[in-house]
Amino acid sequence: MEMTGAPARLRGRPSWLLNSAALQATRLVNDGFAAVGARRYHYKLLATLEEFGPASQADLSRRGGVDRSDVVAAVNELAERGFVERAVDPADRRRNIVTITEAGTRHLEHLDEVLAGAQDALLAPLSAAEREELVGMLGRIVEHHS
Amino acid sequence: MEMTGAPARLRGRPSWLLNSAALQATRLVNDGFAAVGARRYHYKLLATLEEFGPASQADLSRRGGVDRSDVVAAVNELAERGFVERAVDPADRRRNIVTITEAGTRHLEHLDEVLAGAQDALLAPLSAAEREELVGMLGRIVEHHS
DNA sequence: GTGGATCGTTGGCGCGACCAACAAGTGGGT
DNA sequence: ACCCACTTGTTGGTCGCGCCAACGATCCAC
Repeated sequence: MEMTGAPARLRGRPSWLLNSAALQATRLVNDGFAAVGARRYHYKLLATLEEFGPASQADLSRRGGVDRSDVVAAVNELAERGFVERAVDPADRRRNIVTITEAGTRHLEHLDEVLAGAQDALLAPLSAAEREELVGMLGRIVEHHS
Repeated sequence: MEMTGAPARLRGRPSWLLNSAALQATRLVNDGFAAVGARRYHYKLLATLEEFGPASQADLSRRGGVDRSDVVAAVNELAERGFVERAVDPADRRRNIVTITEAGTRHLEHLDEVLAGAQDALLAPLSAAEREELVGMLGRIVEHHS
């Protein structure tokens, strides 16, 4: 039952395991999102808006670690579907204040369910205690490099 | 340049942590590889060749989980720099038997050192015992989805 | 032989993570 | 009041990685 034909040099490397697991996670999440016409950037932006309230695109960029140019595209797509609204900031006419709509909030909740399902599928072979441990260790790694 | 406070919805999600950690790993590895003009596919192919001996491109594709078309490009690049040799299989003229050269072996060893350094930098905040645990859990996840 | 499979190769796709440049707008210093 | 430095949104790229479709050439079973 061993499909792990990968070279031994790779099989034990944390960076390779991390990439493989992340690729699997990405596949699960993307499949779920694609079924409702969404992608990861959409979730990131909607989640940021829902948590911190209306923000300019530059703020969204900084907060979410997304490039300004990529925010433009994602906001375009979200606005096109009515999940978000763009309005020029009267106090600073360079800025677009982006606001999540009710439909956007509902969409976000839907994406949350999809995402939760993906986590379960991803971590299936791990116990609840192990999942916590994994999250803790990954969190420390991520925080350390920031 | 950094997300000083990603949304809580994301911060705790295994899939997001996995992607963030993997991105960091990728950055570390790529930076090291780029310094010697290599990329990840190169290492994968060279490691496979060194461990299992000469193989056709289709074999390399299957063994390394790399698409046939991507093997073509990587073998081109490796052959151009003398790390690998292509020869038509006389027993089956469809096949190219790819062989690692001595220069290729040396290159691989160099890449191994680079890679080892990247692992250390990546896992800096984790103890030796924790690293083993992490590798174990990730391994189970990867194996489960294969 | 003929048909079906396999091999290398070309060319393409989409996503995510970037970067450079620009016009419009803002604010501080003088 | 003016200029300069900076920010913001936007356009238009680059690169790597993971894929997929199709083609001519070759091989193998029948």
